[in-house]
Amino acid sequence: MAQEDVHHLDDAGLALGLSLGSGRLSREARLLSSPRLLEPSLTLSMPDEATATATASGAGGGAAHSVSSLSVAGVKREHVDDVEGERASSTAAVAARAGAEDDDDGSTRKKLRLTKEQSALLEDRFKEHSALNPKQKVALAKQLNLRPRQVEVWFQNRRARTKLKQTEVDCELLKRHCESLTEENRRLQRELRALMFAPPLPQAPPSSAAQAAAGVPAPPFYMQMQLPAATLSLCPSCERLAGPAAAAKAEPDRPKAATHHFCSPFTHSAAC
DNA sequence: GACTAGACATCTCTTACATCA
DNA sequence: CATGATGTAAGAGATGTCTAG
Repeated sequence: MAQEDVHHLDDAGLALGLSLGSGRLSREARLLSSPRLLEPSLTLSMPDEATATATASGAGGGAAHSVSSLSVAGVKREHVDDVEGERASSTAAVAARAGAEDDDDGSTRKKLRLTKEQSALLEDRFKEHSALNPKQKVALAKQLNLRPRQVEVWFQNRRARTKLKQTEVDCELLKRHCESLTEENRRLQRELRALMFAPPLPQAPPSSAAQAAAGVPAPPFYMQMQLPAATLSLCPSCERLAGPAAAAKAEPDRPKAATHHFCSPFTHSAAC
């Protein structure tokens, strides 16, 4: 089915959806319980609307108009909506659209602003459920004197905003986690260096077997390795281990912070 | 039962417009 | 008043799911 057709049939489809079988409803049930649909965390701030509380003038005709739009073929959805809007939308919406109708070409689309009351009710419903089934959508649209498509779009955009907000929160949490891991990494490296550069014990350490027999724990893995500890130095910039080879390569007049090191076998990275 | 096309809902990206600093 | 930033309604395409054939 072409996208254009979907648009033409959309509102009508919503109305027709009321008579569809259980398949559609079960789908809605799944959507409502979907973990992807996040709980609302945003508060919409609508600008003051100099207007126009919704009136009942258009109420009652919404569904019928939606169905009637089925017969409008080859017309852009926007135009269909304009026709419907004359009767089915709030006075504010009608006023907004009336502006669009003034310039006949229809190439410019006027921005519709929902009233405070409409936004508030939509927000309330969103807090209850972040998705609506067709029945609820039509009912809410009727209640708000809006087209079902408008309610649908509002929920769509609202979900997108919620998701965006949640993504930002997640991103911030990850950032903090990353910072704490970096700090932990630095701390462990400092500990490691302290152990590696510690002065040798006055006596030769006992054998592992003797240690075990005496109840002394074996030295950590890294202390048993044959490391060229004496050749390592600390990169002043990133606090990583660096060697004389790297230091020799660096220009003598270059600030140390900019001459980065080769890294120890533990770090495996040349990047700071 | 597997497959396919159509219908539909939703998501994502984008655009256009309104509002405000 | 002009302008850029921001918020948001809506358009368009992509995608997933369900159903009927």
